Amino acid sequence: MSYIPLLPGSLAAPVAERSDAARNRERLLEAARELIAECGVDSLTMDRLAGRAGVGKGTVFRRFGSRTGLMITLLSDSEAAFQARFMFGPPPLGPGAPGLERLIAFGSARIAYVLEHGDLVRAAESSAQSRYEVPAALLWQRHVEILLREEGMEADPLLMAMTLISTLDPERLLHAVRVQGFTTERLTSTWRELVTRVVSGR
Amino acid sequence: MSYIPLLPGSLAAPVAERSDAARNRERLLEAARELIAECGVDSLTMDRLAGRAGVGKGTVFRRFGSRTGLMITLLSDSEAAFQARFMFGPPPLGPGAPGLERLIAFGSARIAYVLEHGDLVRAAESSAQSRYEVPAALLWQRHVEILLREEGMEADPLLMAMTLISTLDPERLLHAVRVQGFTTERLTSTWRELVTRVVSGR
DNA sequence: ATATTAATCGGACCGCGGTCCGTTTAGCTT
DNA sequence: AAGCTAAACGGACCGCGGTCCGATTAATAT
Repeated sequence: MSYIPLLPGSLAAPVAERSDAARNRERLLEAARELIAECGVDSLTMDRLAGRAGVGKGTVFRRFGSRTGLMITLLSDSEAAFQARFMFGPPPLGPGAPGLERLIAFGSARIAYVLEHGDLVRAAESSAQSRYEVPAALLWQRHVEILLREEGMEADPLLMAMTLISTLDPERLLHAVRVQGFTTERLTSTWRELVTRVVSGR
Repeated sequence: MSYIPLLPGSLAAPVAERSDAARNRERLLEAARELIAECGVDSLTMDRLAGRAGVGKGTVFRRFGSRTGLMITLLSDSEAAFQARFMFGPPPLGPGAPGLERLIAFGSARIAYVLEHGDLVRAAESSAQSRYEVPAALLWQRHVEILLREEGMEADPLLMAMTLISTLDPERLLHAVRVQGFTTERLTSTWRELVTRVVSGR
């Protein structure tokens, strides 16, 4: 079973990787996880990472393209798991429940995901490019759009889906919880209220 | 006796400014507008600005605190005008119209404002700090919250207001129009649909 | 006028993400 | 085993936002 790739042309383009390249990629990912465990995501710099992994800085950028790309790679496993849950998993998140319940579950799950992975998600979405055009984002958008249609929304479900999803922006959620002190429950409730009214409103 | 100002060198700072400081601030703002007119917001760097204004780099940062602070200052006039419109101006944006209509008008006006000032607004909101804690953002939030209450929303109007406003994020709006090619009308319609359903929903 | 002082100034300096290009090397060919 | 070539390597280099601190200067007291 193969999922929609998280990075443009990475998993989908299985160009043979030279052995030293593969070895360095593993080294870098391991070193990155170590550094994050030790000092947190924010103090992970590309220089430090290169130093810890024993490779040159250029190698880091050739492997991951950018700091954002590295963060996306570090999250790709849990992101794939998240995708699997709402696409194939048990209801109400997965198929089998009514659209509205799935919408509510989707938001709750996303909020939990963002709070669990914290700064990592924020760093992975730190550019407009990575926020809106990464395959994962397009997948969520389609998912929410389909659920909206299923619930009978007629007017511009695509843009409404994008709008609803923008509400789950990691930066905003983390700020709400960590700086403003809102509880996860309140955020989840507001999402539930929002999608319920949007779906059954008018 | 000194206290922490709300904004670097802003309205709340009654401390008399030395004449050379005031002169340099004017020079810098003028130079900034020139550079933006010539090359766009994105290629305005703090070094170039200092060079054009004929001052040292340190002076730029003492005046405006950060690049974000400079952008906020550059926008402050039009931001004040925007605030005046929805607080004291004619309906439906200003007082006199029903809450829902004022909500719709608020979103439309904000979308127009963001698209008009483009990169400048984006640059002014480029940090979580400036996005959520700047006085202007708190004002919009209160405004929307009050309109929601006026329309009878009971459950958590504060958080619902913040959520709705997050939908008007400049980065998202600009990306939708400039990259994805959505029309202003579609964005405005979606906002209208959203707030209408939220207010009259359930 | 002169002295005092505190605000202001300016540019060297820092760490960051990201690029570039001469050097090295893995893996194939002969 | 030796040669070839394209890929991978690594670190010097760049421009950026932001900081720091000794030099300067405007405003005030004498």
